[in-house]
Amino acid sequence: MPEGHTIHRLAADHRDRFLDQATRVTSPQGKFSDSAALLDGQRLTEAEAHGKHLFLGFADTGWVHIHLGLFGKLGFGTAPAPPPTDTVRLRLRTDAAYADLRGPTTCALITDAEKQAIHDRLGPDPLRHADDPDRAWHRVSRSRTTIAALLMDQKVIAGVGNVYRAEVLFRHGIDPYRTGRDLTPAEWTAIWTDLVALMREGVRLNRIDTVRPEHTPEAMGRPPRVDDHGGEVYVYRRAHQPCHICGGEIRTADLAARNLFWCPTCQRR
DNA sequence: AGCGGATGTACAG
DNA sequence: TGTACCTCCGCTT
Repeated sequence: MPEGHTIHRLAADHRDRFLDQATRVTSPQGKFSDSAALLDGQRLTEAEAHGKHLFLGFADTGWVHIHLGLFGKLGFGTAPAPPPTDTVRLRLRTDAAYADLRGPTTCALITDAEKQAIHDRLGPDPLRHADDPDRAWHRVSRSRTTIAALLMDQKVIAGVGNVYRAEVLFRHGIDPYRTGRDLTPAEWTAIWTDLVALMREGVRLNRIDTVRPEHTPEAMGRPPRVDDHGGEVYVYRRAHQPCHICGGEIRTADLAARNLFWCPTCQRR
């Protein structure tokens, strides 16, 4: 499920339901039981995201640090909460609502200092208003690594995943195999600015849509098509299908154990 | 029933 | 660079 937009949306969803509430905290599946016992009945005072990391602040006790990884999910519901299934790592619950966490890579109770250390090793996040794209450019512009790999490196830029990576490179006509130091400052600025807009829209709609109005199925008279993730895209998971713009075949390749998608005609070296 | 994948990361060597 | 981990879903038998 999760690229950065999902996690920022989840932070807001937690604030909506649990902020300033005394919250019941349990770990039906057991792996978080000790920490859940410490947190049970405490007040949620903050919910914050940086990239794909979610932090739930319980004023007196610490932060719950959650990373969904590839499979993790957070699901919300209204009270009464049903009996939890045995994969629920963490359940938050008030009289009105509940949230169930399953399959996360990380769910741990951490201190302020440990939280700060996580921020320190993450790059700027297009969804954090104060974050500075120049910090990312500093690394990108001196790197011989491909821009496709750099966009996925959370130390360089936080929150971009496989969908936004493929789509933002397509939208700017940038070949994924160009190196960081081969990009121009203008290209980087365009990528960052676009990610800010795309990811904000992602938070709002809770899905990734990247197709410009003039290229929508309605505008181009082609059959509607959304990806499994729910959004409309140019190249992601469209291997061997025709490019929406040039009609050429979308290519795919393995890059650092992830599937890369691009249009070799629209995205130039 | 059993498989292969999937919007991710960390660690070993 | 490869592998392990976490869960769910859709496809194949």
